[in-house]
Amino acid sequence: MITLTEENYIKAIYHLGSNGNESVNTNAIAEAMQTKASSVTDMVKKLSEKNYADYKKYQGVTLTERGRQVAVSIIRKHRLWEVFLVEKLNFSWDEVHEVAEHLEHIKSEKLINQLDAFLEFPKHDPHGDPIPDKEGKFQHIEKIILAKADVGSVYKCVGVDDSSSSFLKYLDSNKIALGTVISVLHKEPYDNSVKIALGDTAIVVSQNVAKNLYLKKVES
Amino acid sequence: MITLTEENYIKAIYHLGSNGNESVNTNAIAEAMQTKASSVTDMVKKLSEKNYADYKKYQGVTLTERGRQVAVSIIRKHRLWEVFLVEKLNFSWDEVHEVAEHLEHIKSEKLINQLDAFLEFPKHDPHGDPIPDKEGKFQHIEKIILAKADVGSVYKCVGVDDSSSSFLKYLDSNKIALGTVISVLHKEPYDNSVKIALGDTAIVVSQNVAKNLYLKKVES
DNA sequence: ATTTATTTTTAGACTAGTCTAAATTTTATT
DNA sequence: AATAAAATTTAGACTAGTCTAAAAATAAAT
Ligand SMILES: [Mn+2]
Ligand SMILES: [Mn+2]
Ligand SMILES: [Mn+2]
Ligand SMILES: [Mn+2]
Repeated sequence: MITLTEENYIKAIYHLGSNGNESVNTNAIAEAMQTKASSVTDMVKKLSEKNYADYKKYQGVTLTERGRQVAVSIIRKHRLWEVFLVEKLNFSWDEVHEVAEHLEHIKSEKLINQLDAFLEFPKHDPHGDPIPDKEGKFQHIEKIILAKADVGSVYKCVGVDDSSSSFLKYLDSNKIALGTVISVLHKEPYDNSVKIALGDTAIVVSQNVAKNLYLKKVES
Repeated sequence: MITLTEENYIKAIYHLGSNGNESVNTNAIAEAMQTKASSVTDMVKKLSEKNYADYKKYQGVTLTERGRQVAVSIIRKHRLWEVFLVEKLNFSWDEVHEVAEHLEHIKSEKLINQLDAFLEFPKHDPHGDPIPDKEGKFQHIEKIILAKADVGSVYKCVGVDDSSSSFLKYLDSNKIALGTVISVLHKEPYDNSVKIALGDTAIVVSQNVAKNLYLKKVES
């Protein structure tokens, strides 16, 4: 049996190692999980014994294929529940993460596949992140950050890199949501802020914002 | 903070003590929770320290008002999730209990109240058990067991006392569901079996079945 | 190439929850 | 009332997960 704690560690390792490819440091995991490095060492030893991860002392940890499958399954559940909360229970996109953090651990194949069907097989969660299908396949979307968008071009907002509540609320207050059309008017070299047009109003956003907003070019 | 394990013990004590009124034995809890009596003793001590229960050595345990509130809240969540699984995710009534056993521990006021609204404030779960409202108030229904029904009268099936998968599947295979109309044709004194009519077919059910099926008299 | 700083691991302790086996209390039976 | 049986509690041990403090290994700086 896999425990809830093991699942959370595996998910953290997956995310920290850019989707399970790179090796991850003890300290990075400790930071992400809000625990101490010594606790992480104990846990990665256990994950290694259970064949969810490969670990050699002082060398960091990587997920095995088995571990990667667990991670993807949890991410699938997390994102489907987020869609459910927004679409069916009227949660806003800044409220869903915490609850999904718990719902993702409910173990029932039938539950998650029926939920998927009930939601009509969504491809992305409320933050634009892709939802893997039953087989663990992601449908990737081409996207760039606003900071790298071309001045003069028109884009559609398709996701966020930072899904913290404060950032999402900032976007809400500036009428930026998934699907919002954005024209890039000007990039200020001094502070890397970006002037964008939303419908008929223009606003300036900081570099911080520009680095955390994903866009996709709109065909014209 | 209350733990998942504490919640499960509190719920068990509530159910065993006929909805939190009577004192409950250590052994009864151990049996219900599939643990050993010694584990129960440890836990009731802790529940008592945390003011969820009153406990005196060798005297059994009762819930405090605080403990009763916890129990009712978990039962509300359990039953609402059961309705969700049946109504929205096409689970059958014999499949929901196990999953609800886990979902009932998700802690989010907003989640459960929005779920309640989404389901249009159901008053009963798929087994006919009442769902307490936000304030913990139950809407009781008048019901009797088939074993005590009057020969010659017409009833509607409104619930089950045993919601084990095997009993529910038995009812399915005999076309008995919540809402099914049942006429009591004959009670056999020898083995306490009961002959009933369902539409145009008549069947005989054992005493076991007759004791676990709740009915409500149909006005004529 | 040493020394210093940082990262990581170990050692030992703690809590929650569980178990077995023994001791104690209560209840039932003679 | 004494004894036997059943229920309950205690004592001590174990696992999962965590922590602090100290030791060891790696990386950085002189
Ligand atoms: Mn989680
Ligand atoms: Mn998300
Ligand atoms: Mn439960
Ligand atoms: Mn039920």
